[in-house]
Amino acid sequence: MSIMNEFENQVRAKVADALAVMGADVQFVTELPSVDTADLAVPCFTMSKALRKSPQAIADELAAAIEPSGLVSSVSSCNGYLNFCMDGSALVKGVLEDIIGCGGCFIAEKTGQRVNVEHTSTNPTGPIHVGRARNPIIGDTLARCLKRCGHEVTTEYYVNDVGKQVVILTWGVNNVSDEVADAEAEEHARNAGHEKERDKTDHRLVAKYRVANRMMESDPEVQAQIADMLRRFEAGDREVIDTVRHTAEIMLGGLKETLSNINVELDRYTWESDFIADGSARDVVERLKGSEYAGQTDDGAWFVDLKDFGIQGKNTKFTFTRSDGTTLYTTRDIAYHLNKFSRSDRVIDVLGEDQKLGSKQLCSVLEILGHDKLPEPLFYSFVSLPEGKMSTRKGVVVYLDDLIDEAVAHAYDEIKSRVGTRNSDMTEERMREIARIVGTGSIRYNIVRVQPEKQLVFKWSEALNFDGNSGPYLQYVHARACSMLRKAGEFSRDTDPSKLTDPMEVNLVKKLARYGEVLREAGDGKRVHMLPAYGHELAVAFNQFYAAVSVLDAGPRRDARLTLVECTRTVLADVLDCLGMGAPEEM
RNA sequence: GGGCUCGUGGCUUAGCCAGGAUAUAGCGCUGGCCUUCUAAGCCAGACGCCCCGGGUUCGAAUCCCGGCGGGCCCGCCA
Repeated sequence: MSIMNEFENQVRAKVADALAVMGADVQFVTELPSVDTADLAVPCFTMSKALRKSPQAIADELAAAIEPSGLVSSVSSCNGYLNFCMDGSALVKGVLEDIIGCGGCFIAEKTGQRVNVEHTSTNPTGPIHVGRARNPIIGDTLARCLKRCGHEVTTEYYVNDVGKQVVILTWGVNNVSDEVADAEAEEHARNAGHEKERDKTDHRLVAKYRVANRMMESDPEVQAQIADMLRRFEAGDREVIDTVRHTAEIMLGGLKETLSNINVELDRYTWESDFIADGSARDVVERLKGSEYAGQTDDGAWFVDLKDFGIQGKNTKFTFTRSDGTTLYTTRDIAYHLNKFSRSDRVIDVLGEDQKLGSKQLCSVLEILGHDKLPEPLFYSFVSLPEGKMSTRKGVVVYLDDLIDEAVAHAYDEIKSRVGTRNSDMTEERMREIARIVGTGSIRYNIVRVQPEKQLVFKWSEALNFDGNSGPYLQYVHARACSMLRKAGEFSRDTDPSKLTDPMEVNLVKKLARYGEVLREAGDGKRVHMLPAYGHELAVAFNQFYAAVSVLDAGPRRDARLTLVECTRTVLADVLDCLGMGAPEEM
């Protein structure tokens, strides 16, 4: 919001002038005060030494020397801080007109920067479970924030259709009978406490994958067949490669369905096998062989030594070919990153914390290849269960599909329990529709709310909490505002600040004023968890306003208050959209 | 063993990167508020050696060093 920048500029100019008059050549910073008696503060502690005066004395002197004018309505000093208040009228009018002016579109001026956000990229060997659910949610939210920062954003999923795991899956899909798979699925469902396994592509396929894994362990013949497939795959056998890719595509179809249910759609899918097929992984090998850091083991495997790149211990040797000369996952990943950089200015990888070393090694290799631009990794810790780490194999797992179902069912119960009391008579279809919006929204909010690097233990009671700092709390405020605007009918917008003087109104406007800054921090700063925190603050401010003043029967203030409600709704709708959550008009 | 990371009321969490004013919020707990715009709400209250020990600084939850505890990583796997 430009009005806030203007205010800050005026404060800086006033402080700089006053310091010049005092003959003091010192630097100063402005900060948002932690007290609510000021809108902007200049701490005077750092100037203390140079000016040989106490911080409080400096603040006093500056406060006396500065005359309020323009957007600055008052200057004071307290505890070594120079405090500035912003003219409430200008603030209210400026913020509301900014919001009305942008028409609900908060996209900043185009930067022309192409930003690639790779996220999710889970191996297409089984359904997405909650342990990895942070990835699509963080990635998608980040992409939405970056778009609002004015960048050209592409989201991308790297599909690992190469290697032993997908080959085993493929063998299973082609050799395990439906009957055997059904029995396996049934038992698995029973162990997980469900009546039956859901009829969804990825869940059906993973049953065959589990059976194939077991058969491979116990049956040497199966093991030999899979080893043979893998050999043919490595040798570039078109038929095997195509079959594996086809299987991965089918599995991916199921994963896309899950992602779509939490409102995640990716712009692009890039297949790992393409980097073998187009020779670019091979090019990487040839270029690295020529590097001064390259070497070969006795068996003939190639590596680069990264000990000069801040990588310590026994991890310094980064292998990029097997002894038979074939490429490794990491080799292909290098080719993939070169590919991404050829079509983007900035590359962001949303990765699990287990990728930290790999990501660092990747960056070092890109440096060796003469690349100055490096990918920006965004790491998150895995979600675990109270009983420990999630493991599909051990059945210690909560699938994202199950969480979605539970959340939607819980939301439906909540809605149904209100029919006839809080909300008007909703049709069954409408209740289902809103339950989906609220349930899936609560999942996204709940996951993106905490810092990615913090480890998270999944608890149903928290995942299904719809009160307080939750997604539904924000959506509820949106629905409330919509309901008021609906009841108000036609009204003419009024941004006259003399009609919006209640402390709750001014407080709400101040929250609205911060949205632009929050988007920059969440997007360019890659700190997506700022967004739900801001949304919650905004929603609280609205609820307090709602409880303190009446809107629809506010007489001469009615239109101004309705305008404030409308502006809050507009910003909140955008916050919700940025979080990938729906903004229900009733609930 | 080495590297990386997290540690804030009973539980969850913001603030830490860019050190400063009474440490943010939610759940839970205690009490109050629906004849009025959606009570998924609002108000009030109780609950904190900011893991421990040093250091830097006028000032440390925040920076540095050393512990302790949890997580992750250390494949010619992907």
